[in-house]
Amino acid sequence: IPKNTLLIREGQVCKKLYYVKKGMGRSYYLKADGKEVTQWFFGVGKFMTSVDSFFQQSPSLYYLETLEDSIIYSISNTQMDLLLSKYHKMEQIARLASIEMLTKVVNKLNAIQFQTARERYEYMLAEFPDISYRVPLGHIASYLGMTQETLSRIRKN
Amino acid sequence: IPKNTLLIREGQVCKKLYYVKKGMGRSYYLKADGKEVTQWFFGVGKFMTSVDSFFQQSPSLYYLETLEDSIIYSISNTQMDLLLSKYHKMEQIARLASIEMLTKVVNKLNAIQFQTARERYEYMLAEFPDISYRVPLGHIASYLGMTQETLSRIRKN
DNA sequence: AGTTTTTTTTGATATAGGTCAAAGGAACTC
DNA sequence: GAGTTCCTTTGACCTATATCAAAAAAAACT
Repeated sequence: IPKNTLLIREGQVCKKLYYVKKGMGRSYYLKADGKEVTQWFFGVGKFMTSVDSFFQQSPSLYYLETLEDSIIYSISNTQMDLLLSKYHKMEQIARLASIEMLTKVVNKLNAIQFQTARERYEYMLAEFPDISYRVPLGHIASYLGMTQETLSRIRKN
Repeated sequence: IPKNTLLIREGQVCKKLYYVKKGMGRSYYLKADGKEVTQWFFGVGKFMTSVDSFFQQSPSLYYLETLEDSIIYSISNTQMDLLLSKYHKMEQIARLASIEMLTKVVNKLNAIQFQTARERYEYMLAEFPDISYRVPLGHIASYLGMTQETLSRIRKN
């Protein structure tokens, strides 16, 4: 899938769980004023989907796109339900993957909630060292809850 | 379990998953300057644990405490592993519960990341209507990533 | 290689919310 | 029911980061 391809738009029901074999993706949403807010980055070896939409089959709040030319595997929610109900072991893997994701989101929440802009950037470098220099600065800034001007000033030092 | 009882301290490995039958709990951590930051509230019918610690059996970053006299059920991680490996259906329930929690944390993250203090308080009222008036204001303020003075001023209006 | 588009940097100014300090209230304790 | 202790409110002032605007740099096309 080429760079900058939308996999899901806001409002669509996300039918697939994606796996990033190569490349990179991100999820984002639009604020009321139209600005994009990056919600998450998905690097090599990660599962990527619109969590709210895929698991509840409800309209997605997020967009999902590739940020680089990528190789993406996918499975539909019905295929996955079949797989998980057929194999207990797969159900377990899915549970563990969910918990791993949960742990990461909790970590990010803590970083965002009570740290300065500079500390949040350091968290980013630690959590996504590979991503930090591959995507536009504005995407990272919104992911970290700051403006790109602020991030640019932080990077200068 | 009486009010204000610590179930887990920072540094301990959390051996149990708790279920709140009655009452309420919260998880929190201490910032470098010693201030408490509420990480999550657990109301009636919710599972409560130190996510990072319980699922990875690593030292907990968080404290877990009751905020009211409560009835709490618990299961040890070894018992739970047995249960989940014995019954596929239980494994599935655990997966779905994890995803539900993941969805909620993602929602909170979005609320915290790009909303004003007032909007965050409104999110709190929507997500935890029952809790908002039962716990000290300082706990809610830190949960929402603001000071208690700010929350007090917001509430006045 | 030159033109357009996108991204990043820089500067000036504004503001939401933090910090500090102190005064009121509520809620336990003996 | 007076004395602690804890919790909430209020006021004055300050700072980190946002906003706005424009220049500079880099990347993407033709």
